[in-house]
Amino acid sequence: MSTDRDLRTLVGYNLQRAQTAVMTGVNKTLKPFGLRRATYSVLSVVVETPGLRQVDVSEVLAIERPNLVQTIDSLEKAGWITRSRAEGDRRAYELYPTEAGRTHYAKAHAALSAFDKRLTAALDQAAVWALIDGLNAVEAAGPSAELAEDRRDDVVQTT
Amino acid sequence: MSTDRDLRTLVGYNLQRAQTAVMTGVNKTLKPFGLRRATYSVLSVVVETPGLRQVDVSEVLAIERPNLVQTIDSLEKAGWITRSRAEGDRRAYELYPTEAGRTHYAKAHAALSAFDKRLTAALDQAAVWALIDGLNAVEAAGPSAELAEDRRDDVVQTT
DNA sequence: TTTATTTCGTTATTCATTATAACCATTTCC
DNA sequence: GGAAATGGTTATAATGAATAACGAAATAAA
Repeated sequence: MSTDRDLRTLVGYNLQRAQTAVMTGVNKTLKPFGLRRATYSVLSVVVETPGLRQVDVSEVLAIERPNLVQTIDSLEKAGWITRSRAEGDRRAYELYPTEAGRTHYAKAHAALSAFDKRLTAALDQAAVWALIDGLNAVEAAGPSAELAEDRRDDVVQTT
Repeated sequence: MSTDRDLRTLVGYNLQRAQTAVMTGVNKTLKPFGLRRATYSVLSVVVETPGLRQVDVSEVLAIERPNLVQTIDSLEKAGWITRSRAEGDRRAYELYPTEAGRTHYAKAHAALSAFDKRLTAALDQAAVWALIDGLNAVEAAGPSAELAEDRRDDVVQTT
């Protein structure tokens, strides 16, 4: 009987498996709206904070700036957001949602929230909070856990 | 002040963010061992269950069979596992760890477990269990949550 | 026993995501 | 005033994952 019992002891492995299972559903949910995970996220933060800049989006969503270009291009082309040159800084654009963008986002958000709720249907509210808190803690710990690893690299390599 | 507050209400978004943050560390941890996430996982299940077949690995790890080929190739080439033709079925191989493979796996496992522990250093044991249980519940719910979505597609499209 | 279907592993290919280098125009810092 | 940093972009590469199709072999059905 083959198992992945050893792997299941790792938070990272469970995370990877859950992420893979969920992203399929996320993309299926967003597809009828002409959206994908990244475009939905960008639309969401622009609707939430009209006027923010690409560098702000990059920071908030942890997406590299070059990778935002086409994502924002497609939202602009669809008529859901606009790029306006920033006052006081001709390098930057301010991103605003259009009315159509707000409406579209509201619909997509409803569908995605419903899907998200079905993901956690088997959990009570306390368990959902524990899951989210745990995810946030792990996300926050990621970089510093790596840092320790960099020091371990030296040990491994000299061993 | 730009935020992703709306997105943070979604388990899926928190999952994605945590996964991205963690996988960087996982790959950095495994790199000195000449391993990546997929090769480590395959080595792990082969060490745990000597003799299993590629189709078994595919099922256990939820990796498509064509994508396993090069992963197993590299483990074999490194001398950590072997492919042996299965008795009674000349189509199939049985995968076995070598002694070097077992040793290498033990070392990589120790490093990855240490990294994983640092990920959850800020959580008590109950919170870690809640996180893992939540991840497993969400992973399990993924496919059926999609199914409901397929039915919703019809609704969305006729609306 | 023969034929049809399914299975196991593979090759080929495509697509999406993510990272990095380098560039230009502009702003900020010294 | 010159150097450094910034905001956005183009180009490119690597990785992970999905699918179609194939051949050999096993299993199922007639």
